[in-house]
Amino acid sequence: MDNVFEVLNERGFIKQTTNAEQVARLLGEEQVAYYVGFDPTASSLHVGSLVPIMAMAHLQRAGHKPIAIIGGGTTMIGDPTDKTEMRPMLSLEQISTNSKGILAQLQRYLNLDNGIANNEESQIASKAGRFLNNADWLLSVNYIEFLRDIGKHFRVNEMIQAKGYQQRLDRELGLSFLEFNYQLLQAYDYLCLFQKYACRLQLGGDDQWGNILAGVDLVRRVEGERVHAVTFPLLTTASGAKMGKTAGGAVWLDAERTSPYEFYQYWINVDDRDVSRFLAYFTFLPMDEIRRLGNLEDEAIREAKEVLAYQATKLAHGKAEADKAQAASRAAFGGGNLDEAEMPTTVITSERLDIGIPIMMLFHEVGLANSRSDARRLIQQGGAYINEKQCRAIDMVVDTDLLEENALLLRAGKKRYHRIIIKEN
RNA sequence: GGGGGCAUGCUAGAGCGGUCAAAUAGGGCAGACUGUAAAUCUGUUGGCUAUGCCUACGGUGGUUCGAAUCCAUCUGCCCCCA
Repeated sequence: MDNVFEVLNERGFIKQTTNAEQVARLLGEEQVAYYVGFDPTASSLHVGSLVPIMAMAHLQRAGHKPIAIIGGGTTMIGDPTDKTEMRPMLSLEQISTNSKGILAQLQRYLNLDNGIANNEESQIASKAGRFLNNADWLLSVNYIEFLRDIGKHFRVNEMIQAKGYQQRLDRELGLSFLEFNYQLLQAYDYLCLFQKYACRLQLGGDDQWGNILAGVDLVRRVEGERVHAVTFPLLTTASGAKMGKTAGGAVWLDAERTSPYEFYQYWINVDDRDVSRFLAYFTFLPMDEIRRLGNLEDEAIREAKEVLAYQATKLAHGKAEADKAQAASRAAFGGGNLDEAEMPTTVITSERLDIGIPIMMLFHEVGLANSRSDARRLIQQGGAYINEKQCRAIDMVVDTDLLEENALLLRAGKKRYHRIIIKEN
Protein backbone atom coordinates (compact mmCIF):
# COMPACT_ATOMS: atom_id res chain seq x y z
CA MET A 1 0.00 0.00 0.00
CA ASP A 2 1.08 3.53 -0.66
CA ASN A 3 2.53 5.65 2.01
CA VAL A 4 -0.17 7.98 3.40
CA PHE A 5 1.95 10.86 2.39
CA GLU A 6 1.61 9.72 -1.20
CA VAL A 7 -2.10 9.29 -0.74
CA LEU A 8 -2.47 12.81 0.58
CA ASN A 9 -0.28 14.18 -2.12
CA GLU A 10 -2.16 12.44 -4.88
CA ARG A 11 -5.41 13.78 -3.54
CA GLY A 12 -4.12 17.30 -3.54
CA PHE A 13 -3.87 17.86 0.19
CA ILE A 14 -0.29 18.98 0.24
CA LYS A 15 0.85 22.48 -0.47
CA GLN A 16 4.03 22.93 1.50
CA THR A 17 6.04 20.69 3.77
CA THR A 18 9.09 21.22 5.88
CA ASN A 19 10.70 18.41 3.96
CA ALA A 20 8.69 16.06 1.80
CA GLU A 21 11.09 13.15 1.98
CA GLN A 22 11.48 13.30 5.69
CA VAL A 23 7.77 13.61 6.28
CA ALA A 24 7.09 10.68 3.97
CA ARG A 25 9.70 8.56 5.71
CA LEU A 26 8.41 9.50 9.14
CA LEU A 27 4.88 8.55 8.20
CA GLY A 28 6.02 5.36 6.59
CA GLU A 29 8.16 4.13 9.45
CA GLU A 30 6.39 4.91 12.68
CA GLN A 31 3.14 5.78 14.27
CA VAL A 32 3.08 9.54 14.37
CA ALA A 33 1.05 11.84 16.57
CA TYR A 34 -0.09 14.79 14.47
CA TYR A 35 -2.20 17.78 15.16
CA VAL A 36 -4.47 20.28 13.55
CA GLY A 37 -5.91 23.33 15.20
CA PHE A 38 -9.54 24.36 14.93
CA ASP A 39 -11.15 27.62 15.70
CA PRO A 40 -13.91 27.61 18.26
CA THR A 41 -15.38 30.85 16.99
CA ALA A 42 -18.66 29.12 16.13
CA SER A 43 -20.46 26.10 17.48
CA SER A 44 -20.07 24.37 14.18
CA LEU A 45 -17.42 23.82 11.59
CA HIS A 46 -18.21 24.49 7.98
CA VAL A 47 -17.19 22.76 4.80
CA GLY A 48 -13.99 24.76 4.63
CA SER A 49 -12.75 22.78 7.62
CA LEU A 50 -13.36 19.58 5.78
CA VAL A 51 -9.96 19.69 4.13
CA PRO A 52 -8.02 19.34 7.37
CA ILE A 53 -10.59 16.91 8.71
CA MET A 54 -10.31 14.62 5.72
CA ALA A 55 -6.55 14.80 5.84
CA MET A 56 -6.65 13.81 9.49
CA ALA A 57 -8.97 10.96 8.67
CA HIS A 58 -6.62 9.63 6.00
CA LEU A 59 -3.76 9.76 8.46
CA GLN A 60 -5.71 8.02 11.16
CA ARG A 61 -6.73 5.28 8.75
CA ALA A 62 -3.06 4.78 8.07
CA GLY A 63 -2.48 4.20 11.77
CA HIS A 64 -1.35 7.58 12.98
CA LYS A 65 -2.73 9.36 16.00
CA PRO A 66 -4.71 12.53 15.52
CA ILE A 67 -4.80 15.36 17.99
CA ALA A 68 -7.44 17.95 17.33
CA ILE A 69 -6.78 21.18 19.12
CA ILE A 70 -9.41 23.69 19.89
CA GLY A 71 -7.89 27.12 20.04
CA GLY A 72 -9.72 28.08 23.18
CA GLY A 73 -6.79 30.02 24.55
CA THR A 74 -5.74 31.62 21.33
CA THR A 75 -9.27 32.53 20.39
CA MET A 76 -9.42 34.64 23.47
CA ILE A 77 -6.89 36.80 21.72
CA GLY A 78 -7.83 36.78 18.07
CA ASP A 79 -5.96 35.64 15.04
CA PRO A 80 -4.64 38.19 12.58
CA THR A 81 -3.93 35.76 9.81
CA ASP A 82 -5.25 37.08 6.56
CA LYS A 83 -8.09 38.80 8.29
CA THR A 84 -8.95 42.37 7.70
CA GLU A 85 -10.44 42.78 11.10
CA MET A 86 -9.76 41.52 14.53
CA ARG A 87 -11.65 38.47 15.49
CA PRO A 88 -14.06 38.91 18.28
CA MET A 89 -12.80 37.73 21.59
CA LEU A 90 -15.00 35.04 23.00
CA SER A 91 -15.74 34.21 26.56
CA LEU A 92 -14.70 30.93 28.08
CA GLU A 93 -18.26 29.73 28.26
CA GLN A 94 -18.89 30.41 24.60
CA ILE A 95 -15.72 28.65 23.67
CA SER A 96 -16.65 25.66 25.75
CA THR A 97 -20.08 25.43 24.17
CA ASN A 98 -18.61 25.75 20.73
CA SER A 99 -16.03 23.11 21.45
CA LYS A 100 -18.68 20.57 22.26
CA GLY A 101 -20.36 21.10 18.93
CA ILE A 102 -17.09 20.86 17.09
CA LEU A 103 -16.05 17.69 18.86
CA ALA A 104 -19.30 16.00 17.90
CA GLN A 105 -18.68 16.85 14.29
CA LEU A 106 -15.08 15.73 14.29
CA GLN A 107 -16.14 12.41 15.71
CA ARG A 108 -18.04 11.63 12.57
CA TYR A 109 -14.77 11.57 10.72
CA LEU A 110 -12.27 10.64 13.37
CA ASN A 111 -11.97 8.40 16.32
CA LEU A 112 -11.43 10.79 19.18
CA ASP A 113 -12.32 9.22 22.43
CA ASN A 114 -11.79 11.85 25.01
CA GLY A 115 -13.83 14.82 25.90
CA ILE A 116 -13.13 18.45 26.35
CA ALA A 117 -10.51 19.56 28.78
CA ASN A 118 -9.93 16.03 29.75
CA ASN A 119 -6.33 15.09 29.44
CA GLU A 120 -5.93 12.43 32.06
CA GLU A 121 -2.73 10.49 32.00
CA SER A 122 -4.54 7.25 31.27
CA GLN A 123 -5.54 8.50 27.90
CA ILE A 124 -2.04 9.03 26.74
CA ALA A 125 -1.94 5.33 26.14
CA SER A 126 -5.21 5.35 24.30
CA LYS A 127 -5.15 4.40 20.68
CA ALA A 128 -7.78 6.84 19.67
CA GLY A 129 -7.02 10.39 18.94
CA ARG A 130 -7.33 13.24 21.34
CA PHE A 131 -9.31 16.38 21.47
CA LEU A 132 -7.63 19.09 23.48
CA ASN A 133 -8.17 22.72 24.25
CA ASN A 134 -5.09 24.84 24.24
CA ALA A 135 -6.65 26.94 26.98
CA ASP A 136 -5.62 24.06 29.23
CA TRP A 137 -2.03 25.08 29.03
CA LEU A 138 -2.21 28.65 27.81
CA LEU A 139 -4.36 30.04 30.59
CA SER A 140 -1.89 29.13 33.25
CA VAL A 141 1.05 30.66 31.48
CA ASN A 142 3.02 33.09 33.54
CA TYR A 143 3.99 36.15 31.58
CA ILE A 144 7.52 36.52 32.87
CA GLU A 145 8.29 32.86 32.51
CA PHE A 146 6.83 32.82 29.06
CA LEU A 147 8.95 35.73 27.93
CA ARG A 148 12.03 34.19 29.43
CA ASP A 149 11.55 30.65 28.15
CA ILE A 150 9.70 31.16 24.91
CA GLY A 151 9.98 34.79 23.97
CA LYS A 152 13.72 34.74 23.87
CA HIS A 153 13.61 32.43 20.88
CA PHE A 154 11.78 34.87 18.69
CA ARG A 155 13.06 37.75 16.61
CA VAL A 156 10.61 40.50 15.87
CA ASN A 157 12.31 41.10 12.54
CA GLU A 158 11.39 37.61 11.46
CA MET A 159 7.94 37.68 12.91
CA ILE A 160 6.81 40.71 11.00
CA GLN A 161 7.80 39.04 7.78
CA ALA A 162 4.78 36.80 8.13
CA LYS A 163 2.31 37.58 5.43
CA GLY A 164 -0.61 38.18 7.70
CA TYR A 165 1.27 40.67 9.78
CA GLN A 166 2.84 42.34 6.81
CA GLN A 167 -0.53 43.10 5.35
CA ARG A 168 -1.77 44.53 8.53
CA LEU A 169 1.25 46.75 8.82
CA ASP A 170 1.20 47.92 5.21
CA ARG A 171 -2.46 48.52 4.84
CA GLU A 172 -2.88 50.85 7.75
CA LEU A 173 -5.15 48.34 9.31
CA GLY A 174 -3.20 48.21 12.47
CA LEU A 175 -2.17 45.22 14.40
CA SER A 176 -2.73 44.97 18.07
CA PHE A 177 -0.07 43.64 20.37
CA LEU A 178 -2.44 40.88 21.37
CA GLU A 179 -2.72 39.62 17.87
CA PHE A 180 0.95 39.94 17.29
CA ASN A 181 1.49 37.42 20.03
CA TYR A 182 -0.61 34.86 18.29
CA GLN A 183 2.38 33.38 16.56
CA LEU A 184 4.18 32.80 19.83
CA LEU A 185 1.20 31.08 21.34
CA GLN A 186 0.69 28.84 18.38
CA ALA A 187 4.34 27.92 18.40
CA TYR A 188 4.05 27.23 22.09
CA ASP A 189 1.15 24.88 21.40
CA TYR A 190 3.35 22.81 19.18
CA LEU A 191 6.05 22.70 21.80
CA CYS A 192 3.61 21.58 24.48
CA LEU A 193 2.16 18.91 22.25
CA PHE A 194 5.58 17.67 21.39
CA GLN A 195 6.59 17.49 25.02
CA LYS A 196 3.40 15.91 26.27
CA TYR A 197 2.25 13.77 23.41
CA ALA A 198 5.32 13.39 21.24
CA CYS A 199 3.52 15.19 18.47
CA ARG A 200 5.81 15.47 15.49
CA LEU A 201 3.64 16.76 12.73
CA GLN A 202 1.37 19.75 12.44
CA LEU A 203 -0.99 20.31 9.59
CA GLY A 204 -2.92 23.40 8.72
CA GLY A 205 -4.06 25.77 6.04
CA ASP A 206 -1.36 27.34 3.97
CA ASP A 207 -2.10 30.69 5.56
CA GLN A 208 -0.83 29.15 8.78
CA TRP A 209 2.53 28.23 7.32
CA GLY A 210 4.39 30.98 9.12
CA ASN A 211 2.84 30.20 12.46
CA ILE A 212 3.43 26.50 12.06
CA LEU A 213 7.04 27.01 11.14
CA ALA A 214 7.46 29.16 14.20
CA GLY A 215 6.43 26.10 16.19
CA VAL A 216 8.80 23.84 14.31
CA ASP A 217 11.63 26.26 15.05
CA LEU A 218 10.68 26.55 18.66
CA VAL A 219 10.74 22.82 19.19
CA ARG A 220 14.13 22.65 17.55
CA ARG A 221 15.52 25.44 19.69
CA VAL A 222 14.09 24.22 22.97
CA GLU A 223 14.26 20.47 22.51
CA GLY A 224 16.75 20.08 19.72
CA GLU A 225 14.30 17.87 17.85
CA ARG A 226 13.18 17.98 14.27
CA VAL A 227 9.41 18.12 13.91
CA HIS A 228 7.42 18.68 10.76
CA ALA A 229 4.77 20.74 9.13
CA VAL A 230 2.45 20.19 6.21
CA THR A 231 0.05 22.76 4.84
CA PHE A 232 -3.03 22.34 2.70
CA PRO A 233 -3.74 24.51 -0.27
CA LEU A 234 -6.31 27.14 0.48
CA LEU A 235 -9.40 26.03 -1.29
CA THR A 236 -11.28 28.34 -3.51
CA THR A 237 -13.94 27.43 -5.97
CA ALA A 238 -13.25 27.65 -9.66
CA SER A 239 -14.97 31.01 -9.74
CA GLY A 240 -12.57 32.29 -7.13
CA ALA A 241 -14.92 32.45 -4.22
CA LYS A 242 -13.99 31.15 -0.86
CA MET A 243 -14.98 27.55 -0.40
CA GLY A 244 -18.18 26.86 1.43
CA LYS A 245 -20.01 30.08 0.98
CA THR A 246 -23.38 30.17 -0.60
CA ALA A 247 -26.20 32.60 -0.85
CA GLY A 248 -27.44 31.75 2.58
CA GLY A 249 -24.01 32.06 4.13
CA ALA A 250 -21.63 29.34 5.13
CA VAL A 251 -22.36 25.68 4.64
CA TRP A 252 -22.15 24.19 8.10
CA LEU A 253 -21.55 20.66 9.20
CA ASP A 254 -24.18 21.04 11.87
CA ALA A 255 -27.47 19.62 10.66
CA GLU A 256 -29.30 22.26 12.65
CA ARG A 257 -27.68 25.04 10.70
CA THR A 258 -27.45 23.42 7.32
CA SER A 259 -29.85 20.58 6.78
CA PRO A 260 -28.53 17.42 5.16
CA TYR A 261 -30.63 18.28 2.15
CA GLU A 262 -29.07 21.73 1.80
CA PHE A 263 -25.68 20.19 2.41
CA TYR A 264 -26.29 17.71 -0.37
CA GLN A 265 -27.49 20.45 -2.66
CA TYR A 266 -24.35 22.43 -2.03
CA TRP A 267 -22.27 19.65 -3.52
CA ILE A 268 -24.65 19.04 -6.38
CA ASN A 269 -24.35 22.68 -7.31
CA VAL A 270 -20.59 22.97 -7.38
CA ASP A 271 -18.92 24.28 -10.47
CA ASP A 272 -18.09 21.61 -13.05
CA ARG A 273 -14.45 22.50 -12.81
CA ASP A 274 -14.36 21.73 -9.10
CA VAL A 275 -15.82 18.26 -9.24
CA SER A 276 -12.74 16.08 -9.47
CA ARG A 277 -10.77 18.10 -6.99
CA PHE A 278 -13.62 17.93 -4.55
CA LEU A 279 -14.07 14.21 -5.01
CA ALA A 280 -10.45 13.72 -4.08
CA TYR A 281 -10.72 15.95 -1.05
CA PHE A 282 -14.10 15.15 0.33
CA THR A 283 -14.67 11.47 -0.35
CA PHE A 284 -12.67 8.35 0.28
CA LEU A 285 -13.32 6.96 -3.17
CA PRO A 286 -10.28 5.43 -4.83
CA MET A 287 -8.48 7.73 -7.20
CA ASP A 288 -9.19 5.49 -10.19
CA GLU A 289 -12.88 5.96 -9.66
CA ILE A 290 -12.42 9.68 -9.14
CA ARG A 291 -10.51 9.98 -12.37
CA ARG A 292 -13.24 8.16 -14.19
CA LEU A 293 -15.89 10.47 -12.77
CA GLY A 294 -13.74 13.50 -13.41
CA ASN A 295 -13.53 12.66 -17.08
CA LEU A 296 -17.24 12.77 -17.57
CA GLU A 297 -18.32 15.67 -19.68
CA ASP A 298 -21.32 17.84 -20.28
CA GLU A 299 -24.50 16.49 -18.79
CA ALA A 300 -22.86 13.29 -17.68
CA ILE A 301 -20.88 15.20 -15.11
CA ARG A 302 -23.99 15.36 -13.02
CA GLU A 303 -23.39 11.74 -12.20
CA ALA A 304 -20.07 12.76 -10.70
CA LYS A 305 -21.72 15.53 -8.75
CA GLU A 306 -24.28 13.14 -7.43
CA VAL A 307 -21.59 10.80 -6.24
CA LEU A 308 -19.76 13.70 -4.63
CA ALA A 309 -22.89 14.96 -2.93
CA TYR A 310 -23.91 11.54 -1.71
CA GLN A 311 -20.50 10.60 -0.36
CA ALA A 312 -19.90 13.94 1.30
CA THR A 313 -23.34 13.92 2.90
CA LYS A 314 -22.90 10.36 4.05
CA LEU A 315 -19.69 11.27 5.81
CA ALA A 316 -21.13 14.33 7.46
CA HIS A 317 -24.59 13.09 8.35
CA GLY A 318 -24.65 9.34 7.95
CA LYS A 319 -26.07 7.00 5.36
CA ALA A 320 -29.71 7.40 6.31
CA GLU A 321 -29.62 11.16 5.90
CA ALA A 322 -27.66 10.91 2.69
CA ASP A 323 -30.23 8.54 1.25
CA LYS A 324 -33.02 10.87 2.20
CA ALA A 325 -31.27 13.89 0.79
CA GLN A 326 -30.57 12.10 -2.42
CA ALA A 327 -34.14 10.97 -2.78
CA ALA A 328 -35.40 14.47 -2.09
CA SER A 329 -33.01 15.98 -4.55
CA ARG A 330 -33.93 13.55 -7.27
CA ALA A 331 -37.58 14.14 -6.59
CA ALA A 332 -37.27 17.89 -6.79
CA PHE A 333 -35.18 17.99 -9.91
CA GLY A 334 -35.66 14.69 -11.62
CA GLY A 335 -39.41 14.60 -11.84
CA GLY A 336 -39.82 12.14 -9.03
CA ASN A 337 -42.54 12.19 -6.48
CA LEU A 338 -42.29 15.48 -4.67
CA ASP A 339 -44.53 14.48 -1.85
CA GLU A 340 -42.02 11.93 -0.75
CA ALA A 341 -39.28 14.44 -0.75
CA GLU A 342 -37.69 15.63 2.40
CA MET A 343 -37.68 19.37 2.44
CA PRO A 344 -38.21 22.19 4.89
CA THR A 345 -41.75 22.00 6.13
CA THR A 346 -44.08 24.28 8.01
CA VAL A 347 -47.28 23.18 9.65
CA ILE A 348 -50.21 25.53 9.43
CA THR A 349 -53.60 25.14 11.01
CA SER A 350 -56.54 24.60 8.71
CA GLU A 351 -58.25 27.43 10.51
CA ARG A 352 -55.80 29.94 9.17
CA LEU A 353 -56.09 28.63 5.69
CA ASP A 354 -59.85 28.80 5.82
CA ILE A 355 -59.52 32.52 6.38
CA GLY A 356 -56.87 32.73 3.72
CA ILE A 357 -53.26 33.86 3.89
CA PRO A 358 -51.95 36.59 1.60
CA ILE A 359 -49.29 35.10 -0.59
CA MET A 360 -46.63 37.64 0.36
CA MET A 361 -47.10 36.83 4.00
CA LEU A 362 -46.89 33.13 3.37
CA PHE A 363 -43.61 33.29 1.49
CA HIS A 364 -42.13 35.51 4.14
CA GLU A 365 -43.36 33.39 6.99
CA VAL A 366 -41.81 30.17 5.75
CA GLY A 367 -38.51 31.86 5.08
CA LEU A 368 -38.50 31.80 1.30
CA ALA A 369 -38.40 35.60 1.39
CA ASN A 370 -36.57 37.79 3.86
CA SER A 371 -39.36 40.30 4.22
CA ARG A 372 -42.73 40.95 2.75
CA SER A 373 -41.17 43.41 0.38
CA ASP A 374 -38.78 40.72 -0.67
CA ALA A 375 -41.70 38.37 -1.20
CA ARG A 376 -43.43 41.04 -3.24
CA ARG A 377 -40.41 41.33 -5.48
CA LEU A 378 -40.16 37.59 -5.84
CA ILE A 379 -43.76 37.36 -6.91
CA GLN A 380 -43.60 40.29 -9.27
CA GLN A 381 -40.56 38.87 -10.95
CA GLY A 382 -42.17 35.52 -11.47
CA GLY A 383 -40.11 33.56 -9.00
CA ALA A 384 -42.95 32.39 -6.80
CA TYR A 385 -44.67 29.08 -7.35
CA ILE A 386 -47.39 27.23 -5.53
CA ASN A 387 -47.76 23.59 -6.46
CA GLU A 388 -45.48 24.26 -9.41
CA LYS A 389 -47.78 26.95 -10.73
CA GLN A 390 -46.29 30.38 -11.11
CA CYS A 391 -48.06 33.08 -9.12
CA ARG A 392 -47.62 36.63 -10.23
CA ALA A 393 -50.51 38.31 -8.47
CA ILE A 394 -49.27 40.01 -5.35
CA ASP A 395 -52.73 40.30 -3.91
CA MET A 396 -53.41 36.61 -4.21
CA VAL A 397 -54.76 34.94 -1.12
CA VAL A 398 -53.85 31.36 -0.45
CA ASP A 399 -56.72 29.30 0.84
CA THR A 400 -58.00 25.75 0.95
CA ASP A 401 -58.84 25.70 -2.74
CA LEU A 402 -55.18 25.33 -3.54
CA LEU A 403 -54.59 22.34 -1.32
CA GLU A 404 -53.35 19.18 -2.91
CA GLU A 405 -53.54 16.19 -0.64
CA ASN A 406 -53.72 18.45 2.35
CA ALA A 407 -50.45 20.16 1.53
CA LEU A 408 -48.99 23.00 -0.44
CA LEU A 409 -45.68 23.08 -2.21
CA LEU A 410 -44.09 26.49 -2.32
CA ARG A 411 -41.13 27.25 -4.49
CA ALA A 412 -38.98 30.36 -4.74
CA GLY A 413 -36.81 30.56 -7.78
CA LYS A 414 -35.53 27.34 -9.23
CA LYS A 415 -34.12 25.60 -6.26
CA ARG A 416 -35.71 26.59 -3.01
CA TYR A 417 -38.68 24.54 -1.95
CA HIS A 418 -40.86 24.64 1.10
CA ARG A 419 -43.74 22.43 2.04
CA ILE A 420 -46.81 23.47 3.96
CA ILE A 421 -48.75 20.84 5.78
CA ILE A 422 -52.20 21.49 7.11
CA LYS A 423 -53.16 20.51 10.59
CA GLU A 424 -56.80 20.13 11.48
CA ASN A 425 -57.88 21.67 14.72
C1' G B 1 1.98 64.09 25.06
C1' G B 2 1.46 67.28 20.26
C1' G B 3 -0.60 67.70 15.17
C1' G B 4 -3.73 65.81 11.22
C1' G B 5 -7.39 62.55 8.96
C1' C B 6 -11.57 59.19 8.62
C1' A B 7 -16.55 56.99 10.13
C1' U B 8 -22.23 56.21 4.31
C1' G B 9 -26.57 50.64 2.55
C1' C B 10 -24.25 43.12 2.37
C1' U B 11 -19.04 44.86 0.90
C1' A B 12 -15.97 48.51 -1.48
C1' G B 13 -16.87 53.46 -2.44
C1' A B 14 -19.26 58.45 -4.48
C1' G B 15 -22.11 62.34 -2.45
C1' C B 16 -20.40 67.61 0.86
C1' G B 17 -27.29 72.25 2.55
C1' G B 18 -32.74 70.87 -0.88
C1' U B 19 -34.00 67.31 -7.08
C1' C B 20 -30.80 61.39 -1.62
C1' A B 21 -33.53 55.40 0.18
C1' A B 22 -28.44 57.95 -1.53
C1' A B 23 -24.03 57.41 -7.93
C1' U B 24 -20.81 53.31 -9.36
C1' A B 25 -18.69 48.38 -8.80
C1' G B 26 -18.82 43.69 -6.55
C1' G B 27 -22.07 40.44 -4.17
C1' G B 28 -27.26 38.65 -3.54
C1' C B 29 -32.14 37.59 -5.56
C1' A B 30 -35.47 36.81 -9.85
C1' G B 31 -36.32 36.07 -15.24
C1' A B 32 -34.40 34.24 -20.24
C1' C B 33 -30.88 30.57 -22.01
C1' U B 34 -29.20 25.71 -19.85
C1' G B 35 -27.26 20.33 -17.48
C1' U B 36 -29.85 21.71 -10.26
C1' A B 37 -22.89 23.78 -14.10
C1' A B 38 -20.32 27.95 -16.41
C1' A B 39 -20.71 32.21 -19.47
C1' U B 40 -24.12 35.87 -21.27
C1' C B 41 -28.38 39.19 -21.37
C1' U B 42 -32.56 41.59 -18.53
C1' G B 43 -34.85 43.14 -14.10
C1' U B 44 -34.29 43.85 -8.96
C1' U B 45 -31.67 44.71 -4.30
C1' G B 46 -34.05 49.24 3.63
C1' G B 47 -39.08 48.35 5.74
C1' C B 48 -44.40 48.80 5.55
C1' U B 49 -51.33 48.23 6.11
C1' A B 50 -47.38 50.94 -0.77
C1' U B 51 -48.60 56.11 -6.57
C1' G B 52 -47.98 57.23 -0.02
C1' C B 53 -45.70 56.57 4.80
C1' C B 54 -41.69 55.13 8.23
C1' U B 55 -36.58 54.20 9.40
C1' A B 56 -31.55 55.10 7.70
C1' C B 57 -25.51 57.94 6.08
C1' G B 58 -20.91 56.08 13.92
C1' G B 59 -23.74 58.24 19.04
C1' U B 60 -25.85 62.78 21.14
C1' G B 61 -27.15 67.83 20.86
C1' G B 62 -27.39 72.29 17.84
C1' U B 63 -27.75 75.87 13.31
C1' U B 64 -31.47 76.05 9.26
C1' C B 65 -37.93 76.52 6.28
C1' G B 66 -34.76 72.16 5.10
C1' A B 67 -28.73 68.28 7.01
C1' A B 68 -25.55 62.21 4.91
C1' U B 69 -23.87 67.15 3.82
C1' C B 70 -22.61 73.00 8.48
C1' C B 71 -21.30 73.54 14.08
C1' A B 72 -20.38 71.33 19.06
C1' U B 73 -19.49 67.12 21.70
C1' C B 74 -18.84 61.82 22.52
C1' U B 75 -17.12 57.09 20.69
C1' G B 76 -14.13 54.19 17.43
C1' C B 77 -10.27 53.74 13.80
C1' C B 78 -5.95 55.54 11.05
C1' C B 79 -1.46 58.58 9.99
C1' C B 80 2.65 61.87 11.35
C1' C B 81 5.82 63.93 15.28
C1' A B 82 7.58 62.90 20.48
